[in-house]
Amino acid sequence: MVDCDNFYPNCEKNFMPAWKDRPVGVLSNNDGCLVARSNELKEAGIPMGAPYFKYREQLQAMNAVIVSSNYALYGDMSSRVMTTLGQFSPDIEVYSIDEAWLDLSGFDPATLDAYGREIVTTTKRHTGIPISMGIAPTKVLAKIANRICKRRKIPGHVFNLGSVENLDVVLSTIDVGDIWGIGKRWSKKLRASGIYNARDLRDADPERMRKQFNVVMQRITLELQGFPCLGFEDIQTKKQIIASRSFGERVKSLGPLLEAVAMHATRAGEKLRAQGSVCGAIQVSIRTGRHNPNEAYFRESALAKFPVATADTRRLIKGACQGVKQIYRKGPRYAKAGVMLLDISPAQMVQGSLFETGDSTRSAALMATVDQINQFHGRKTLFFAREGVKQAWSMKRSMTTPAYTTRWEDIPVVS
DNA sequence: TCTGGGGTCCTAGGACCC
DNA sequence: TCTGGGGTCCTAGGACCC
Repeated sequence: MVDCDNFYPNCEKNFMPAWKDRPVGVLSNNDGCLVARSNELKEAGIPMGAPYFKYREQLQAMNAVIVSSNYALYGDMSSRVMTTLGQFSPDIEVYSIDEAWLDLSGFDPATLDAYGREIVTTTKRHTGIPISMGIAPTKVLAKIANRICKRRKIPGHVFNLGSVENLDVVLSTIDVGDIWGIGKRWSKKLRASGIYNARDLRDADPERMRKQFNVVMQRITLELQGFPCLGFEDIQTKKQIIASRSFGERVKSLGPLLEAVAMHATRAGEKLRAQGSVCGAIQVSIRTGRHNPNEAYFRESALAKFPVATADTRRLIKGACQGVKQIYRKGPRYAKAGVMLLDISPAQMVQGSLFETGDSTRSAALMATVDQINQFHGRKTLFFAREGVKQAWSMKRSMTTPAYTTRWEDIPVVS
């Protein structure tokens, strides 16, 4: 299990040497929460997901650099890291923007630690991004190894659970809630039945865990015992595609909601076609803010089904707008809108209908053309009028950094 | 006043089929 | 008076992950 250290802050520090020794925090979309923190911020006790406005003064006092999120940069740096990692293993599963599984089975166990350290130094040299590695016979154990690697700040950034002498002691330092796959609810229930750490769970009876919880818990237990239950996965096609955003400011009227869901439907459609799929339905949702106790929470969603599965943005927009008109109520101050594409299947295998026509070849050609133009000349070179032109409701991002690696004008100059 | 945006898997229960 | 046995599909909700 390979995991980038403080990935977003390190992407930013990479291109801004002056920030090297300063605390760096990255905000969520709309500059709402802190979603990534450098070590200094973690050590200062700033929690993950902290609302920015509540911590602004403390952060200022620390002389912290706070930036809006720059996903163009993080996505590009991520693919550089993944490409480097891929050169070291016959099989790699990219698990998230900053994590990957490498298959090291068949390698000589005696050489694994050194090999791991080579992977770490090469990745750092090629990308500037520091990584940590946990090695073990199963995914759940490798996650634990990775955690220990970071917690103990192991020199070389590699921790191999296979070369540990006293595994029982190591496992008993891992709180049950820190095991991959066990969240708040389950850890509470586990503790109530006397299971407090990874060692306790490893020694539990898998059958009993299945009865008491479910098959997922049984698999975690077996993985802790060293029996692999989770294989390498190859997820290129999503089963659902979501596009949603909070508004820069609250929205009350129907017009902006229609523009917003049209834009989200357009983005979702791009993602859908990029993976060669069509969808059978689109769900739209709108909601108010969740945190104001003096304001009633309102949320509603609507589902539009397509008689024949589609990947045509015009149909997606139509479905989304119909849905919004159905559920819109006057009064609430809306904070967020979004769409979800469902019932996704391959574009080559569309079930026709006796009474309705599906996407024509002209439709497919049109969408492909729009996608190509936007890819080549930049996003929104062509857009749908329904998305609106001014988009006064769009999200706030007041502290953006340059797209250092993906926009010609932003490429840093070295002098 | 201001609090993100994506995803997955599993289970239970209802409705239906022969 | 007595009333079988074997399935599928769909949806909502819960739990988890980054």
